[in-house]
Order: sequence, then C-alpha cells, then structure tokens
Amino acid sequence: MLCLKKTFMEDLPSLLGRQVKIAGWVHKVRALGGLVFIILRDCTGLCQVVVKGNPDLVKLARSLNMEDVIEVKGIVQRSRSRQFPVEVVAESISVLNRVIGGVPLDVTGAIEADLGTRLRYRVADLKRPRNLAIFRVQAELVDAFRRYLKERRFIEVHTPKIVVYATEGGAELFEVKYFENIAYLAQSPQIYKQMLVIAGFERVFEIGHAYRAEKHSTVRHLNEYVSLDIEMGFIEDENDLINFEEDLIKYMLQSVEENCSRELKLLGAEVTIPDRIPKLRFPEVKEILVEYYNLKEYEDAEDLDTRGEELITKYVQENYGVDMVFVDLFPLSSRPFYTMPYDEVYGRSFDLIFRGLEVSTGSQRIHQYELLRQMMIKKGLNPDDFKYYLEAFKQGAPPHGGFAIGAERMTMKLLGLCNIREASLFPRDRYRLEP
RNA sequence: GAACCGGUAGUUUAGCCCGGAAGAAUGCGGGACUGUCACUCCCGUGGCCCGGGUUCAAAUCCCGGCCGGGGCGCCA
Repeated sequence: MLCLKKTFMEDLPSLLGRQVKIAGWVHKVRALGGLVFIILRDCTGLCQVVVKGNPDLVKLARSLNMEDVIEVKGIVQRSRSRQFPVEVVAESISVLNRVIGGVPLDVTGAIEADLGTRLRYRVADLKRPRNLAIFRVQAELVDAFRRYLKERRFIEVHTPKIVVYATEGGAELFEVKYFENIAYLAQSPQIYKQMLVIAGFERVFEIGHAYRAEKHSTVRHLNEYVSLDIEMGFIEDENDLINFEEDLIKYMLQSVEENCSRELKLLGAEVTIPDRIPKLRFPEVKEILVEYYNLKEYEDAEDLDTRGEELITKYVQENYGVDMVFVDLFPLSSRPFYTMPYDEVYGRSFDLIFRGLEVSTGSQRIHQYELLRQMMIKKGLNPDDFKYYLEAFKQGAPPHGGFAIGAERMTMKLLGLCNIREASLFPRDRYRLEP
C-alpha cells in the first residue's frame, strides 16, 4: 500500500519522474474532452495535474468545481505548459471535500471584488495567492523583528491586555466587564514594558494586539492592531533609540527582500533599503512646511497631520532620495505624560514616517519618580490611578525608552496597499466586528 | 459624530443624465472537444438593497432608511 506523505507544489520540480501525492484546492479546471487539466493550489503555489486515458478518472476530473479539496497521486513529468515547468500525471484522484453552493468570490483573481465584499467573504478572499503573499511578507517582518531583538539580548514578553489604567493619552479605550469591576483593553503595552525594564529585564519586546476605541473610519486606522513594541534600559537619550530603530528597520526590510522575493514579485512591490534614514527635528519640519512649502498654517502646529506627513515624505524623497524619515523632538503638548522633556516645549519623542504615514512612535521615558508625577498632573491625570506603575519608579528605574511599530501600517506601506484592512487578516474597524 | 460617492444575478459590470420588454463577463447545470494555460463553442440557470412618493408607466426622477466606500474631526 502506498503511503506517501504530501508533497508541496514548490518541491515538484526537483522530483521529476517520481511518484508523489499532492493535495490542495482546485484552482481551475480546463477540460478538453478526454483530456483534463486541473490547476491545483496549496500553500506553496500552483501545480498542473493532467488527467487522460482512464475514462473514470477523466469523468471525475470533469466533475470538479473550483475550491473542491482533492488529493492526487501521480508521476511528476516535464510539462508542455507555458506556465508550469513540471506537471503531475494523475494515477488516482480522491475528493476529500466538495464545495457547497459555490465560492462567493473569484479566487483566481480574474474578477476583482470590492474590499467590502472581500472582507465579508474573507476566507474565500484569503484563498487568493495575492493575499497569502501579503501575510507571508507580514510574517517575515515580524519574524525579522523578533530575530533582530533576540540576538541583542532582548527578551520576548506578554503583558496583560486587560488593564485598569484609565488612560495614558488621548486615545479612547474599550470597556470590558471584569466580574464586579470595569476594565479596559490595553491601548498599548507601554506601562508594562516600562515596569519590566525597571524590574531588571533591561530589554524587552512584545508582539501583541493594541486596542483603540476611536470612531475613525479611514484607510490607515484599525481598532485592533498588532504592535511591535520594544523597551530598553540604559540609553543615553532618544538618539540611541532612533539609531537602534534605524538598524532594526533596515534589517526587517532586508529580510523581506531576501526571503520574500516571490511574494514581492506577485504583489508588484519593491523594497528599497535606505543607506541612512534622515533625522529631522520637529522645529525643522515645521520650518520646511512653512518656508519650503509656504504653508503658513503650520506656524503654530504642535503635531503633524496627514498632509504634513505626506509633504515631509515628499521633501526627503526630493532631498535625500529616500522614502522614510525620523522626526524627533515633538512638542510635549502632543505626546503622552511619560515623555522625557527636552526643554520646556519639546519632548524626546520621535516618529518614523514611511511613505507619508507614521508607522512608528517612540521616546525616551521619564525615569524620575517626582518628574513623572508632575507630568501626570500637568496632563490632567490622577497619579492615584497609576499607583502600581508609579511605585515602580521608586524601586530603581534606569534611564530608558522604547518604541512601537504598527505591523499592519508597515506592511501596508511596504507593499503599497491602499487600505490597511488588506494588511489585517480579519480587520476590526468602526463597523466591522466579524468575521 | 459627519461633507461626499455608490448599491443591477454568487462575483464584476452595461443600462440611470434623457422614465417605456434588464444586457454582458465569470461562476453554476447540461452538451461538443486529447495539450490547455483567462481553453474554445452551443444551450440553460440566476439580478434592479428596503419603504414611501411623482407618473399611464420607475432599475432610471424625488424623500427616508439600511448597507458599502471614503476624506475630516480624533487618533498610532
């Protein structure tokens, strides 16, 4: 009895002349009378199955519909196809499961559905090779992030997503019923990352969800997103973080370029790795907007809006030939309470803007108990609400800081997707809670 | 919270301005076809988001609702 394990499509070219067992989804059937071509898909790609000679087998092959799940045993041979170098000549086919009522979307990509329809039928949509490619690239970004940090003595942690801290900034929180109390979904692992650095972990990172209860409905916001967070102790100031992040980002891009060439080609995306990411300061950026672009309305700006982010990207493209830029020293007024002040007005807080979108934010944090307390009060927060957090700062807090990268935003910008929902498997937005 | 744009077979789309029998592609069902590669050809199946109004007559014009897209505010 044959007991071959499943062979993946991408391995077939190296198995010429061998008998294999392949399995997957029927991507397409091209039936020419007594000769049937089945294009079969698995997670590694497509393959052509040829069925001929055996009338029963031909009949079975002709009865297949798109997305039926089948297993094929046969011999790998060179193909006359223009699309495939090899093909499997079927000796037997077993139908593992049939589609009921047809697939709601065209998986082959010939008919492009609207994003709303695609998200409604997300499972069928994700079958499209293009979508698998998006998430392979995302997985590579995340994996590279993890590899890079682990090699530099960072420890991966998992902090609570159910929290009580009422707020740390302007962002609104989702309320959660927690037995007899009210809790919230964490909008960031910020407070816990810091406490772990203080606890002596020194360098931590976390890949986890963050929740924002903002009623926005745009192509770049999600109410649940994946945050690539790091926090590290014993930094000089935020410049250490910026330089560190610059190398990290370059490594992540390099990894995608090296390990996802097939995906990038399929998506028509190109990765450009800057030699150096320019670093500007907020006052300079403001000056560029006011002087260079002659936009007087930015004279009193305390933060960058969408247009500002797009223009500054345009500026560095034209003047530095790159599509990312660090902007440092944002006004304290637009940053959270834990931001280390640079002077009275500015904070040691920075953004990374990539192709017109903020994909990362970070800062040196305040490590002095009294100053932290003061800043909370200044921001209108009640120190009593942060009792456990504040307490930690009395127990030996080193100078420290960190940053977070939005995984979906990074993926979106890298691949040139026009909607962040495309970079989220099952996006949660203002009006979408399922699937 | 909200300018604006849109909603026609499962999916994509023509028709809407200028009211008069709703057409196509793809899928699905049937048939022909032994090297397709968006296979081809023939037949069939299946649709105007919901409610109200105007009119002899509404997919088409008007109003309301629902759903989708979406720049803004806010936010990362």
